Amino acid sequence: MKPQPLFQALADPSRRRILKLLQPGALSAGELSDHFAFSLASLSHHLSILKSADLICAERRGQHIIYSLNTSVTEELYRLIADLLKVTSGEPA
Amino acid sequence: MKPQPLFQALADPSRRRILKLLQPGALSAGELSDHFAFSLASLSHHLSILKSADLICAERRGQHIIYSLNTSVTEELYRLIADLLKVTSGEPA
DNA sequence: TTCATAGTTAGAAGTATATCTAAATATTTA
DNA sequence: TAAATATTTAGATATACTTCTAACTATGAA
Repeated sequence: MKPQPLFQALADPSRRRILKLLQPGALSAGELSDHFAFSLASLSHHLSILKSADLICAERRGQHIIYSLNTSVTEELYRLIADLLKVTSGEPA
Repeated sequence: MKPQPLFQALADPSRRRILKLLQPGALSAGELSDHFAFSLASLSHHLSILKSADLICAERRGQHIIYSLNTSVTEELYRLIADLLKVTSGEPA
């Protein structure tokens, strides 16, 4: 997992809101779009950023593409944050 | 703790590197500056962003201002991430 | 095959961010 | 007080990001 795309992806409030919306279950781009004022094209752009950061998965189901949280990345994200903010106090790594 | 300034602050690789550099202990702006190619003014700008996000503390000591990690924010950050990425699966909050 | 629906991609415009140099502020020393 | 050191602030520039509209691709139905 690369830190930069991950932190970058989380830096936008709309993208964090997308993650929240996906918590109860997978949704299509169209369903997600109902919750935002911007265009479907902009949403699609946000989704591609979240996908590149491995925060979500995409799966085509007929005409729709449904998006779901990639929860496996959560653990790794915890570790990243811990590594970033822990105090080493001179102990060896 | 406001999520937006926090995630925004973490989105820049130089700022994350500053956090790493402060892990073994507090450093002055000048000492931090030795580790970066950009100017001291730019470093100062990054420090002010980290400070606004409550990720670091500043304390004047004579001519120097020394910066240290604000580790108390770590716990809150964990919770934020957990809240963001957990799967609710229809359970009540 | 043609039409309709769902979503992505391309290119442009406006805003925000990172960086620079130069000037300003604060503290210590002479 | 004046000079030196440490850091911040101001204003400018270049790059990156978010968003838009329009055009394109893919799937399903007529």
